[in-house]
Amino acid sequence: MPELPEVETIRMGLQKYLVGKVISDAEVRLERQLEGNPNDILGTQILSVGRFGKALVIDFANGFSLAIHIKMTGQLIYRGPETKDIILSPKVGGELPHKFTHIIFTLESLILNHESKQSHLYYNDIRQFGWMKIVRTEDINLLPFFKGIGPEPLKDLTLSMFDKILSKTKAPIKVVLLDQKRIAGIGNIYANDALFLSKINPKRPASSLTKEETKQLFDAIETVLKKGLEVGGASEWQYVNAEGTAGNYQDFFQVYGKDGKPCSVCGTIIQRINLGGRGTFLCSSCQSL
DNA sequence: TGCCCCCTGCAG
DNA sequence: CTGCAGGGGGCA
Repeated sequence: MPELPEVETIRMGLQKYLVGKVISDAEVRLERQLEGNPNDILGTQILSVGRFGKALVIDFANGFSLAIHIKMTGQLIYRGPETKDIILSPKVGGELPHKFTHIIFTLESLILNHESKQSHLYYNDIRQFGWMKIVRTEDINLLPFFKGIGPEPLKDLTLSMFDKILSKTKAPIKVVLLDQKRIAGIGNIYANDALFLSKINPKRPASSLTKEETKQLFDAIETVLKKGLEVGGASEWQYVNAEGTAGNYQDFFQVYGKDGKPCSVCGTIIQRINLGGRGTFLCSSCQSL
């Protein structure tokens, strides 16, 4: 599942390839996935690619923005003169476009007195949960996702803010970590592994964590997110970066998806339970209540 | 605060 | 062949 490290990896790729280019055409094959008028972002230069939690925002010179959330199975893959040698693995979809390609942007370079160099940005999404919305840049914060989005780790979330957030609720700590309105960017993979690293049971009421545990969890969150970024994200599912290449964080999973396997620390069999409707993995020995 | 729903692949 | 997983918005 794309979380902060995965979406940030995509953002860096898009920033590299898209800034300065102009979208000349938008082919929307699945109307449901794009809200707003594509004409609003055609023929205007791309200024920047930003990220807020797990969402991306592309700003255009004419004052419009394209907000994108790829949810679980979305992919944003750039194909152009700079990337022509990179071949997509069949595991992640193979030749583009294909039946799960729902939106295709055609881009032009703005290099004067050169032949126009065309490139494409493909949006693939097997489960179609993702979305794109075109709005005026000043209205981004009015979109439901951005309205009331919480602070994010590695950016503006401080230990004292984290402590305050946890103290306010008795909800299970893992449910709190996954709530984007409280803290932005953490998803199921990194939440499970951060709780394991800090030896905290996912069911613990958030407000019951001691100062020491809160600090350990805060540090563990930074550790797993940084590691995720370092190795290009986790490609357990459909995730690939903007070039269509998989990440390697799945090789570092501690408990996520490891149910039935021994804990790397103590050998106890990792359990899978359900918390807040989400699969939750833990070592009942290392993370006792 | 909690449940349902969007959709598809895949586990059972 | 059935039923479930899963991010997060919307509604009860």
